[in-house]
Formats: sequence, C-alpha cells, structure tokens
Amino acid sequence: MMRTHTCGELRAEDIGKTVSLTGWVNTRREHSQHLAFVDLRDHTGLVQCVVDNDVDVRSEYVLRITGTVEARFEGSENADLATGAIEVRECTVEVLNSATPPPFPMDERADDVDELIRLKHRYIDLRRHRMQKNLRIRSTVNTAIRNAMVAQDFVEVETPMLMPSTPEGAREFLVPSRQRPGSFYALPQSPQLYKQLLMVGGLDRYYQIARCLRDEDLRADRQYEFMQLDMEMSFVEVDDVLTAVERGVLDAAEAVTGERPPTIPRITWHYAMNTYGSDKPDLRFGVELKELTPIFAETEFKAFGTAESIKGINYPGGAAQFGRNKLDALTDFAKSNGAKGMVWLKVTDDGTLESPVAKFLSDAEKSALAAALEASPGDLLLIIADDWTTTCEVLGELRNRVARPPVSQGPYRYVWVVDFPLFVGIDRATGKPKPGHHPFCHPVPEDIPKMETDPMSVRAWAYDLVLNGWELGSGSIRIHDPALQSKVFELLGITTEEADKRFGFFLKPFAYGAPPHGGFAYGIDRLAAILAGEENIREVIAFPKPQSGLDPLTGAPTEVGSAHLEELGLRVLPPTE
RNA sequence: GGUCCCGUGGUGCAGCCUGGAGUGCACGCCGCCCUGUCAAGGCGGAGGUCGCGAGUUCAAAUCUCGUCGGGACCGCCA
Repeated sequence: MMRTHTCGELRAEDIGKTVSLTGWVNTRREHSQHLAFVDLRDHTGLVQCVVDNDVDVRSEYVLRITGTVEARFEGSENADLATGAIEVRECTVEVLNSATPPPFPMDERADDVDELIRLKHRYIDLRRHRMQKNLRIRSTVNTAIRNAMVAQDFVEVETPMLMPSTPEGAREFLVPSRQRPGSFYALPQSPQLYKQLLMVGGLDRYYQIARCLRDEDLRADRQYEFMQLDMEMSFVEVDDVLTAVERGVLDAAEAVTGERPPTIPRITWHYAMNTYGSDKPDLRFGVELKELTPIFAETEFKAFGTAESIKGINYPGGAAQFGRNKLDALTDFAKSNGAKGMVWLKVTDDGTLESPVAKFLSDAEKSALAAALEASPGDLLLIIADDWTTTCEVLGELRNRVARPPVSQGPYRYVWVVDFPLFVGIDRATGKPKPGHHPFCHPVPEDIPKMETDPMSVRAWAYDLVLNGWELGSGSIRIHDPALQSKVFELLGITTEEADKRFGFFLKPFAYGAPPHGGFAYGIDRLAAILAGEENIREVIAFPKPQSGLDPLTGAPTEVGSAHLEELGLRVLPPTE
C-alpha cells in the first residue's frame, strides 16, 4: 500500500508515529512562503497536514504525504474534526496527480447545486462525504440483508436478464436478437416467474439481490433500473414469509442506525384504508380518519345527506396556518383527487366551529362532530362525504398533504399491510375484475366461496411492506392448485387458450408437482434512501438517471451505426410528427 | 400525455413584477502579501450567447409566444 494509515483514523494515540497518507486536497490554507495547512481527504475523513508552501498544491490534487503525527498546539485543536487533536508535521509532499478545479464545492454547499451538474461530474460528486456515506449505508444494508437471508437457509440464485417479453405489467426494455432477427428478449421487470420455477425445482428457499428494469416514467422513488431483495419460500404460510422478510429489514435498519425498530405491526388493507386512507400509511403521525356517517343520518345539509360514507380528520393546531387561500387550494386538491368537495371547519377559541357550511349543521351535529374528531380550539377539521373508497382515498391524500413529515425524517415506522383485496376495480375493456397483485395470487381460503357471488370482497394472501409512507415491497402466497388457478383466470376473463399463450411456459411446470409457496420483493434503493435520510433514491445510487432518462455523464442512450442495426435486423423509423 | 416550479461568469443567488449600458452579492479561480489556520485573512485581477429561437418595442435578462434542459407531482409503475 502507498499509505500506512487513512486520513480519518489518526488520533492522539498515534502521536509520534511516522505516517504516510494518500488522498485529495480538501482545502489549503496558506500563510506565507513556508507555511500552509492542507486538509487531506480520503474516504475516511480529513486530517490537517502542515506543509511547506513552496509546493504547488491546489484543490483536489492527489497527494501522498509522509510526516509525523504531533499534538496540535494548545488552543488550536479543532473539535469539529475527528482528527482535530492532532496534525501531521514535517511533511514530505508527493503530488501523485494534479487536478483542474472542481465545478462545484466539495462540502455540503454542493447539496444546493443543480443536480444535473452533480450528475455530469458524478465521479467528483462521489468524493463528497454525503455520497460516500450514502453508498456505504447502502452497502451495509445489502450486507445485513444477505446475512439475514443466509442465516435463514435461503439460497442465492441468479436468474436470467434475457427473458421472454410478457405483456402484463410495466413496459419492458427490449433487446433485439442477432440470431433471430425480428425477435426480442425482454429485460426482467422482476424475477417473478423464475423464482416460482425455482420453487417447483425444489430449491425451497431462494433469494437474490436482483436488478429489475421497467421502462416507466422516472420519479424521486423510481429509476429505470432498481434493485430488489427478491425471495421465495416453499411450504409456507403468510406468517412465515413476513417473519423471514422482517428479519432482513430490521437487521438492515439496526446495522445502519444502531437501533433495532420494534416488531413490525400488521394491519389489514381495510383497516389501513379506513383509518389512514391509504394502502401505504405513514404511521409516524396520527391525524387518523374518523367515522362521521351516523352523525349526519338525519342531516339537512344536502352534501352530507346523500353520501355513503362521511369521514373527517383533525389536524391539531392547524386552523391558524390555513388561511382562506390555502383552504381553497386544499379544496381544489381534494377535487382533483376525485372528491365532489371538501368541508373545512376551524375550531375557534371558545370551541365553536367556524365554517362556510356551519349554518347548515344543527347544534347536535356540530357537537357530535367535534366529539368524534376530538376537536380542541385551534384545530382544523376536514370532512369528505362520498362513496367509501373516494372518501378514504381523498382524506388519506389530505392527511399526507397537511401533516406528513419528509419520508427521511425519523423515527422508522415499518408496517405490514395484509389481506389486500384479490381484485381491484373493473377492467373497462373486458368488464372483468382486475387482479390486485397478480393473477397467481392465492385467495384467502374462507373467501373462496364468495369468488362467484361477491368477487370484490374476496381477500388475497397478498401483503405489502411500508416504511414511513413509502411502499417498500409486496408479495403473496401463490396459487399452486391448477383448478383454483383456472377459476381465477375465469373470473379475470382469461380463457384457457389465452392463459396457455401468455403464461404457458410458466404454468406448465406447475403440473409436475408445485409445492405451496409464497414470496416477497422489496426495493433496496428505497430502503437505503430512507435509512440514509434521503428523500430521493438518486442520492443512494452511484450513477442514476434524471427524469428524462438520459444519462448526462455517458450520453446514453446513443444512436448506433447502420451496420450494427442491420446485423440485428432493425430499421429506425423517421420521427413521428 | 398533463399540471406546477426553475434556467443570469465555474457554483449559489439578487436583478425581472414596474423594459433604459451585463448592474450587484457571496463562494470559487488567477496573481501578490502574510509563520498557526480551520469554508484562514488582506490587496489586486480575470471570467457572461442572462438556456435557445422568434415576436412586441426607439430599446428586452426583464413583456409575449415557442422550444430545449432540470425538478416535484398526476397519468403510468400487474
């Protein structure tokens, strides 16, 4: 090694040692012809080196410094630096490489720099403490998860990146075949199909930190490529899967923060919707949805009189921060989310309710309403009256809008949402129900008799893991019984021929003895981002892409030559108007 | 496909509403000075297609339209 120590590790105990350090010039403070201070930086931190100023040493020069560790002069210690008690003196400086000045500051001021500039120069941005910390947190998360899976007898198996195109779900990236021009592989949206085949193959417990690719529009929590902890288990029930996943995510949180979150609570999908208005509820704050429908059973207020479901939330102390403009904006927000309208009430200092609709409500209704929402002076009450789904969903959006802290702000509140509905909504084209999770998801057995009579009420053995209001992942127990699978296909309006065509390579193996099995997959980028205190997964990805999907560093995607295209049997169409 | 916000020396901002010479601030950069600094300090200097293109105007960083780029969100992500 060119160094004897790293920059950030030197302490008072090292005084007297002759050391060689390597790193980048973080800052240089020059005092005269023969005195300058160089803060040398590597991945472990900074250390101050006292150097002779006749060496030309500038920002981001790559140096090897050999010198002696000495205590700093009394009064000149730096408590902000881990190495602040010491400095390296009598330095011999070797310039290993010079550097042009970086395009942005290397300290936290660069957090405000246009992200595109950071991405164009990502190799410099990565030197910064924030990125070093984030990528190491991510590595810690990966390691903790791997260890947890291995400790539970999971076998790591890699699955193909080149697979057949399947029309379901997210838009795929396609890879043209050279040997079969006109035919294409698809890059995996997830290893879903393969992992179930591994169960048929008797692997018993499979896991993989898998790269998944989806050609959908990018967001703060979405990239074209992302990593999932993907797992599948045989001969299990829901509880077994949740327990196995839980160990990994709790280990990861503990490894990063030093604190183990409590056992993850489990709530049903219906409870989540009814209480938080979301299937990915953020449990870090209250502001729960309260049932108000019975209070207005006899009301003369028309907007409430005809509604199937009336619910409200109380944002404590919110009256003062919501003036008329903000309340109008909230109302518009509620409408844009599908509500017919929104009723707001402010609790005044004497406990009366101030609202444009107050005059339509009886005293009894008002006091029952205040009691149900536990209203105190200064509170802001928001009420939605609509069908149950709309009421819950809109109030859930309002709850997040007014009261939700940033996702990265602790504490970490994991929650399992279980018993998702088997079907969600009706496909307009076919008139048939749409699968809530995917078409191989096992119904809750006691609900199977209702599949024909009341399909929308059938629950599934499907579950999501949520952290601070972000969906980390989802999974289910799969159907292993061909008869039950046929029945589900039938309800979905998928004929036997269609099923064979679309899922044949996947379904046929199930005839050869498929074990009951189930699994889960969760996003490592999202988990790492939250544990790193970031609100954007790009901050925990070494080389992410911006919203356009164009890589500002490499220029990808690029055009390719006609010979290359011809070999693949491809011709590019002129741009459409 | 849609809504909203942003684009001014290398970086971050102000200027724009109410048009009048590329005006200002901080950091960085270059040079000089300085023997104990901590994002050192002092003095001096360089550095600009105000994203791009039209339009209005005697005159556009500023007003209008378009376009490109970035961000947040909706659609989309079984």
